[in-house]
Amino acid sequence: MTVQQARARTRQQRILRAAASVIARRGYRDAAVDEIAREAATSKGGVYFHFPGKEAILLALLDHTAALLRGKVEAAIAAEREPVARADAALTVLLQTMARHGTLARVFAVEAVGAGRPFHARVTAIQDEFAAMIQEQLDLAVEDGAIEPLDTALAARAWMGALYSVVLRWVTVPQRAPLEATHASLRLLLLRSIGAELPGAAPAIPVRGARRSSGT
Amino acid sequence: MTVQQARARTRQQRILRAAASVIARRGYRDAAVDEIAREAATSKGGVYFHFPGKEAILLALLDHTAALLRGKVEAAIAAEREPVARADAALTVLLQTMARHGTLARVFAVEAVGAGRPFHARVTAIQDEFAAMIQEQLDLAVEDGAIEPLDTALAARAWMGALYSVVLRWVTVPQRAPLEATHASLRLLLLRSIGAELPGAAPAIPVRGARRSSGT
Amino acid sequence: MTVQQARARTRQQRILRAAASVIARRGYRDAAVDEIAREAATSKGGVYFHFPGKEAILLALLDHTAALLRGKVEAAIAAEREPVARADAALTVLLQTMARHGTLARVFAVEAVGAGRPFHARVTAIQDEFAAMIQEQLDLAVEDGAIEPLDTALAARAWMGALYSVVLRWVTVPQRAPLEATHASLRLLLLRSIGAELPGAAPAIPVRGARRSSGT
Amino acid sequence: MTVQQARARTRQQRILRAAASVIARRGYRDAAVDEIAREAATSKGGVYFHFPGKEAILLALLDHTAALLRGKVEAAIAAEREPVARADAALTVLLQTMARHGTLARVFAVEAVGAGRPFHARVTAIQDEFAAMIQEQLDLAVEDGAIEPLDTALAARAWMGALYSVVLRWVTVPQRAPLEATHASLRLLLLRSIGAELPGAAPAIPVRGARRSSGT
DNA sequence: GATGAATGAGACTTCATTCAT
DNA sequence: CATGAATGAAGTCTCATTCAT
Repeated sequence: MTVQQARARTRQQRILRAAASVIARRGYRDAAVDEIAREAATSKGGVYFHFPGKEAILLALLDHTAALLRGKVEAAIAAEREPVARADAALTVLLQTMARHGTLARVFAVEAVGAGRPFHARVTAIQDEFAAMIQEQLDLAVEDGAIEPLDTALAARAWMGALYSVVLRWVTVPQRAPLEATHASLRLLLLRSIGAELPGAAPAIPVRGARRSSGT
Repeated sequence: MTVQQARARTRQQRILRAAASVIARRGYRDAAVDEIAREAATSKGGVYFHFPGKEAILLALLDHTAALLRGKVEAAIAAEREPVARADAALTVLLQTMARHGTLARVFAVEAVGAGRPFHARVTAIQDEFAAMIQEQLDLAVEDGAIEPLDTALAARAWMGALYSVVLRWVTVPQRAPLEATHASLRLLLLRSIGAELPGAAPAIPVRGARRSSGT
Repeated sequence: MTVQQARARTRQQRILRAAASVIARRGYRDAAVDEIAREAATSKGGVYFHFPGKEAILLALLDHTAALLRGKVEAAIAAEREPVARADAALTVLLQTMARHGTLARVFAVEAVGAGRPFHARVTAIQDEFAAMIQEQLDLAVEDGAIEPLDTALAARAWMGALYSVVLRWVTVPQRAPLEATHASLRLLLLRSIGAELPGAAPAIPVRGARRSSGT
Repeated sequence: MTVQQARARTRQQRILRAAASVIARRGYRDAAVDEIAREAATSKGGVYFHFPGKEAILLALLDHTAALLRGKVEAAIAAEREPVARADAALTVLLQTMARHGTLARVFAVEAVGAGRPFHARVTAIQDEFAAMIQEQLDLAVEDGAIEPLDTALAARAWMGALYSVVLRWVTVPQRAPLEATHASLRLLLLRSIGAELPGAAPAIPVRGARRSSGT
């Protein structure tokens, strides 16, 4: 039984991977179940054995991806001590992971968003989840006095929005500069936006109006 | 002839408005041309007389909307003198217009993005256009010494992303707090992000020589 | 009034010519009334003023063309005295006229035939008409003793069929040998088929089994 | 698997038969896939599972029919020894088979010809194939000295044309005289046209050494 | 008389889903 | 468990025809 379950798990993974690939390429509506099945090296019936329908595939893909990403973000947060550094770390992980998995990022930020209510709602919920993780750190930072009080919910959402737009561009256009440069500039921008300095590396350019350093 | 042309213009507008409504409600793929026609009080054939296909309708809607918005943003920019105030004004207009026309904002930022390559490309191009307008002001601000040098292209894009995510949320969920509060917080956030000070309460008043630091 | 009638006649001719061109190019079903109107330098409404519908246009074209061709054939027959020579002359005129007006030949033998019952019926009727003209001469030739008795109705039909297939090929494929050579061979073939010799020119090859010469 | 394949084969045959029936009745353009499906006792989707499109159905029908007919003609030719008798046998088989399968003959000679370029081209190619088979025999007959030299390509084509026109009429009008009489007359006509003598009554008996000249 | 916007029936095609083998 | 033939709803688009201007 365990062997069978493992096999089933494997099959599901294969279908999910295939779905991500096909959906990124064709969009959700034009992603035929047939094509997903083919790319997963199974048949239409096989897909329907593992998932109740096409909708469930994308939803599962979304949840699966989100869970993986959440784990990474949580680990990154746990690795830091200071709230601002933690928020910063979360940001970095999100950026790098999305950049590394362009296909998934595309599915998340482009295809699922426009695929219909249920998908949009799920994406929104997942974004909220990550925004909440960031907001939590920002709240702590305010509590600690590391940054001035501000609308942390809005800030978290704005960060996510900025991150999305930057990553999407990086993922969408053929290939531009290395992500590193972009990352550095974006960090500077976002940390400044909440009145914090760059933790670590380059606080060379003083952030006007920022008074306290949230050093690592 | 002029009468006929006027009628045709009117009909096109009606179709475009209907399309926006139906697409916002159902999404692009599920927006049946039949339903658009019904909502535009015409027939399927009527729609196809005015537009070569369904795709062209959304594209036209995108362009039409973008043109209107561009006009507003240009006017808002022209009404200010200082680059930072101009960027701020552009932001304000974008925010308020999108909030006011939630349907169009939804079509733009949600439905069109996931409707397929051509639409995504068009949306991207239009966003770039607005980002360029903002970047131009930021570049001038740097030149003037109003703000420190920074990656203005990235900043403009990040601003757009932050704006989008905030407005989209405001538009998507039933209706929450007045937009004013959100707007104020967002301005603060974004201006800070480029190291600028918050211009006086009313953006109509030039920021020139603004002294107020939000420091401790 | 006469001026108006003449004008109307001209318009109709123009439409008929345009219809022939478009139908030959696209086939009857794919020949849009719009395109016929455009090619006739008028509008859709204009076409419908002169013809009750699309069907009537092709029918009129068929009749118009047949009437012209009939005139030519009758003249050619009248120019000869001997029945066999007359049949031969009719054949020659049909062949040359069809070859000269490839577009009309195509409409007649290809597009109209497959355009639906009413058209096929009309084409059949017209073919019968020409076959009857030929048969009449063959009957006379039999009466005169110029050729042996035979199934003249069948012979006339077979001649038409042979003629059609040869001309159609000549019209359909880009461009082959001059029609003259083909014509000579076909005459030989068809006259031999009824046991007659080539009237005139080249009776060089004796037609085995022919008893009487139907010399001019 | 073999069961499934057999079923699929059967279904395809059923669809092809239904298509022939509907197309003969309505013409290619007016033959709705819906109606073909209904007559084949399947669904629209079923038809599209077996054929990529409506066009492919007619093309397949054409090829299928041509292959069957080719087999018959080849067999008939192989059953004779003398070239002229072989050509005659080919003719006989074509005539009788077309007469027996009026529906297919109609589809071939009427509906497909006017259904558009691709169909017309295919029909032409198939006709050429049969004409070539006949021409080959005529060439051999010339070589053997059985008939005088002549334009065998033209003769073969003319034969096909004559045959077509006769059979089509026989098929199109409700039903007239028995085909036998027509067949006999046509044979006489066509054999005479190439200067050959009518082989003995039964085409089964080889013409070898036929001496009877109906000449002077 | 002419124009062309508008209508609406109808065609082809796609594809998620089901189920017998 | 897997396969793939079959279903049928739904969608886009075309075009002959009408009629107000």
